[in-house]
Amino acid sequence: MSERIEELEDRTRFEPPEVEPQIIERWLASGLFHPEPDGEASENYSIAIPPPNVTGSLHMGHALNGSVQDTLIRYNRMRGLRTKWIFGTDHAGIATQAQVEKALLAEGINRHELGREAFVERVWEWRAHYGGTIVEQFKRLGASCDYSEERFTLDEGYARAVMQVFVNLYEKGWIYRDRYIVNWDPGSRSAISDLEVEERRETDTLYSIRYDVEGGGSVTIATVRPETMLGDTAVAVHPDDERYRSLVGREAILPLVGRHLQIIADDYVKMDFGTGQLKVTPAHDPNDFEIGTRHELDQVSVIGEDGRMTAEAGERFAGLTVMEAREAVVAELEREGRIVAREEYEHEVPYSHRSGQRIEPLISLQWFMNMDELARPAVAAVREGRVRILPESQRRVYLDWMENIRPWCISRQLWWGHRLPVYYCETCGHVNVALSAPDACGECGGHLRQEEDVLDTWFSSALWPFATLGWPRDTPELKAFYPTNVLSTARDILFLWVARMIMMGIELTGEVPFSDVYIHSVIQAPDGRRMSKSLGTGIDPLQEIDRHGADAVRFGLLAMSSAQDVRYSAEKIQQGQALANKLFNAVRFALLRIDASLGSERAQAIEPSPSPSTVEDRWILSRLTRALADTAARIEQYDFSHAALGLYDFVYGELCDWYLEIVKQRLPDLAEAGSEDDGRQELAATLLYVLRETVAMAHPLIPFVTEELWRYLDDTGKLLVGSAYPSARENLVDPRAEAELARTIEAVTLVRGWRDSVGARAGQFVAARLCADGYELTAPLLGRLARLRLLSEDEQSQALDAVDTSPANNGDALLTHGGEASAAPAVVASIPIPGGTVEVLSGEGLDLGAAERRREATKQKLLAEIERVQAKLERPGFVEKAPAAVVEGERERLRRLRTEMEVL
RNA sequence: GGACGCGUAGCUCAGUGGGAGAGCGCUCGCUUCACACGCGAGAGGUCGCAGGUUCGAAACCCGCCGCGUCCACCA
Repeated sequence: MSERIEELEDRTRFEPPEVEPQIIERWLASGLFHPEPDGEASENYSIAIPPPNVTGSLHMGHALNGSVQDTLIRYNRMRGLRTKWIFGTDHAGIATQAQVEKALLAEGINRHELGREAFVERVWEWRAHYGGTIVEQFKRLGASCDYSEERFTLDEGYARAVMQVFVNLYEKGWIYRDRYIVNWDPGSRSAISDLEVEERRETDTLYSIRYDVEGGGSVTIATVRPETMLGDTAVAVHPDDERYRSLVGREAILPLVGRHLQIIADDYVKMDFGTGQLKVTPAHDPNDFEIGTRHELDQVSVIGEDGRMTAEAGERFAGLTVMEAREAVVAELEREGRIVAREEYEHEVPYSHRSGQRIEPLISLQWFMNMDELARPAVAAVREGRVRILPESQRRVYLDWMENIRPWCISRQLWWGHRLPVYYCETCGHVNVALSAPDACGECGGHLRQEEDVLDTWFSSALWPFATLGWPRDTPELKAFYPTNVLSTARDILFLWVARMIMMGIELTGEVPFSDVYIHSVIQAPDGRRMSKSLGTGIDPLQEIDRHGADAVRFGLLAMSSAQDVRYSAEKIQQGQALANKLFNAVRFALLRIDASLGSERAQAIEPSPSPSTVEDRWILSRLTRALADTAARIEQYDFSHAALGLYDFVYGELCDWYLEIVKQRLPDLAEAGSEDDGRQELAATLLYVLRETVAMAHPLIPFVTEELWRYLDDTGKLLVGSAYPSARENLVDPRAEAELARTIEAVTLVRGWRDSVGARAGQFVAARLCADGYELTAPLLGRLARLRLLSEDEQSQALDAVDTSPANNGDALLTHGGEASAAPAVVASIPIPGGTVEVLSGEGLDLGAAERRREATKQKLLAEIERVQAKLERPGFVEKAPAAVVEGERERLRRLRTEMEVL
């Protein structure tokens, strides 16, 4: 026995921790993850990874998306395409800055003491220290990214691309600066975009407050935020509201402040809500801001960027937090008797997705990007199918959002990020926008000061598929790998990222950045809640890899994923682990046997016959061929759960449970029978062929165990990751062999069931006679697998002659007491199988009474079934209207059921 | 308020017009010479409810109930 195969003797289990690190090393050393840029993108295959946060760590979302992408990448690489998985990390402005700030705070330093330059320096150090973590974690998953060209959204080249885009779009007039009401996040002390705001349902108190009207009378307004009244600059009613027509044009007096407020008419006001009178606070409510713009109202900012009341709120309130101010304002209004009512009120409250703090809408000078012109071609691309969004339902979501797109606030009051290439002249105030810092103002030659703000992280992410390949330079990488083939992600960043990549890709490169968008499940905690660190519901994929192996985690995640959100299923991971171990043992078993019998090297040299002499060999080749076709089709259709589960079914349900069980009997015999060399070679050749194809087919899904097995299955020393993906050979499909084995499998199962019910011991061979058609080729298999000692042909024909086949005896119960046929053994039981029966000839040690009870149950089931099929066939219209094939099928079924019934 | 999705075995989920399935769990039996992370056999389901279309509905249509997600400027 060869030494290499001998190693397998003691490895009765697949142990991921022992092999995964070495395999990763071999893959990385092979250079196969890095394709030389060559050819056109249309003939190559590429995916740009959603760049993980540079200081982040691998979570379930990464693990699933990594498994999805790696499956596609490995599949296409094995198909022989030049394949690149573009890899890198995102600087993740707010998230990273917050992390570093927190660490500094622990040292007792805040960033302002440090200053901008030193702070940014610290973030780079932080990145150098923690930036490698997630990269190593992707490797552990087996992700075959091109690590040799890792990109970072703040790298020099990348930054040039970002600046270029800003300047281009500024010159087009789409990027502009404006004082506008924004979502202010007091947590990160920055404006954030609409998409980074999440609404939470909360119950607050809705206060009704009476404002006096100049010259007599009053209005009553309702608010959940009494503190903002300090910034009121008008009261509004609906223009059609008869009740208040006379109020319009008069003035109300703002309590506590004394400011005179115009009473205006505006369509926005709902007549049927509350009193139909609305306080207008342009500086702290997006709707009121719009009203204010329409009516040219003053904007009084009473809440500052620090989340505290400003001086404009008045001496009594300045410096208080918003919540403190609310209490104080209510108390004062109460004292003045102006609170008319308070009631519980449930509504949506905006929170920052980033910091978790309540959003404070306020007016701020920010940079915006008008999206109208960018959106139009991006809508068309999806409408026309140049970008496919899968599943289909997400297409509508995309289109709805894109068709109602609003300007994007792109400036952030942070230090970590791409600083805007905007230079204000300190002399004339002219705004200079340029790729690199000009020496002096273009207008007056005055001294320049660069904008403090940085760009929203997603601005740079939007350029990811092409900026990573060298854009705006015309590089071979860009030519070879852009546009990419598919973008895989979860739903949550469809607008935040995917939509913006499509817009920017079309605008800047003239091409869509990818042709498919695959939106995968969000994995929820087992209890259905969101997986999150703060809830404590997160499950660490690395721990799962440690416990079960990377293959198990990949398989499990793919198997549980679908078009909708799914709960994390530990069982599916377990199933993956079982599969890896099963496959490992199947190969181990076969190789040890083959090697012992004729040496695996020799066996490998044998070309498998496309039409082997045994029916089980023809059967497994046929089933394998179907599995190959199904698996490839499912991967190409992004149907990963069925690809994974289908693989499992083939390996367990066909390869191991049946084929190996059948041929395991043949292997030791062959080892001894030197004269039957042909049969031995043929079996070894088929077995090896099937195992090699199966292992190769499974590689994209479970790369580690398959790569490990390839060492033993392939003598060339070539890595499986760089080998060819097996293709389905149609000439191996053999429907007759499939039918024969299907029948035999059913028969074996039925006999086993019978054996179980009569308490036959596992190893006990029961004497029997096969009285059924369709087992000409498989009778010996049936005997071995069902542990029947079948009479030889001679004995059988003798016995058949001897059996009384008269109708009187046929319909009788199971016990056919011999007597009339003394030459043949008595039949003690009949087991119905497809095409006939197995006649049991010895009841020794069997509890035939138990079998009788079982038979009764089966009979009842059969009767019910027969009745149903009969009713169906007799139903008016069925025979006339149903397709002929269906009718015939039902008739055939009825015949079969009746035959079975007769046997019983 | 709008949109989308889901409700199938104890649990997690497949199944989209013609015999209710898988994994796990449960019961029974097996150290059957690859695997006890194994093997064999079983039990378990008014397919959320109510109508409709159809010869035929878990599947298609309508309504209701329950759950979830996304979008949205009613104080």
